Amino acid sequence: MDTQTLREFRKNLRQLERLIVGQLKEDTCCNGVSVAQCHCLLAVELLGRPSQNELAEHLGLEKSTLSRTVEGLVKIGQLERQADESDRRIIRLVLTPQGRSTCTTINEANDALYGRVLEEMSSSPEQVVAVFAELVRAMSRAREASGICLSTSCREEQEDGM
Amino acid sequence: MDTQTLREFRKNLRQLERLIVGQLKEDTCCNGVSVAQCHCLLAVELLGRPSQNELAEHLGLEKSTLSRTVEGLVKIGQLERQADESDRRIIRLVLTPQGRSTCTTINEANDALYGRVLEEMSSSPEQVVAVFAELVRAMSRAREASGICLSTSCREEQEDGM
DNA sequence: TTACAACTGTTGTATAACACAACTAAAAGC
DNA sequence: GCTTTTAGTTGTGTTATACAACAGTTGTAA
Repeated sequence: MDTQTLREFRKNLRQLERLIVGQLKEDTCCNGVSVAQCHCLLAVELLGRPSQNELAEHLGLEKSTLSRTVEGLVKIGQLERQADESDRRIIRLVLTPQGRSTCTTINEANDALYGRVLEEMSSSPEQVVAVFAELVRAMSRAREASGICLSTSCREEQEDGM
Repeated sequence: MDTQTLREFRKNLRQLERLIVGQLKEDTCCNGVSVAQCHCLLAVELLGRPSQNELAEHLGLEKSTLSRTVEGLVKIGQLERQADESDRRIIRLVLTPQGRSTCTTINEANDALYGRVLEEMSSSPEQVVAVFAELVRAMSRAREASGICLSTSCREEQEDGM
């Protein structure tokens, strides 16, 4: 396919990356919760009482990283650690009432925001969502297949062989 | 529009964010250059002899942050600082031959990668690219308009008023 | 022309998000 | 029962980032 088109695509992808990385630094996000913490809360909501391991897997994080993120959320009362009934190694995570309320706030604000964003696009929202979903899936697959950095290049090459 | 669809969209967006944040940590990317450094090099290539300020603006970074990123790239011989002819405050950035070659490597690897990704999607590549471009633009606008975290919620609310 | 404001870039300092490695406790395998 | 695997924690280090204070340069206005 056309190189020009590809370059345009990659430029937009980089712009999105910059947007995303940038927002990581605006430390508090909503209700005094950072972006990483938001991801964590929403994932718990989605998975429903996951173990820390499951959650780390789902978020693509090291268990040690997640352990500390969870620690932070427990400290501010958004998350509760519960012992698993049948395996005492496992810690299960549940949202506290406050955590549930934070999720609701996040979801409502974002549904509204992205509702607006999608409405004002020229293609139909359903189509945009479908295309985006397929794109993300394709990129995830590509990443797993090759350990590639998505926007820049990043095959881990020539380090050992030659 | 349908909440279910919105939630699906947001879920995919978060997944993409995790992908992007994750790859930030795989420190060396291509030719011993990190993702942030790659963005910097490609932006210099794109802008053509930008000042540091212009580049920082383009990447959405603090001038201090960029100053250090540039410093790193100069040290490893990818970038050269040049004095501006008419204003001695300004430093202009150019790719060294090595930097140009790094950009070429990056571009070739990525064109190939995203060529593959886009080809294997069910919609036509041109359409995917067009939809994605519009989406990124819409999200950038939304971000500028409201200082919102894109995936999570993040209106900076209730801090002062009430 | 001299004084001051505005601008460009650097340096000091702090932080968040992460990874890796070493550890502890519990469970599973044999 | 001993060994291996698994789940989570803690110590340590790095990167990308911001903000604040600073230094030199330029432009402006008295």
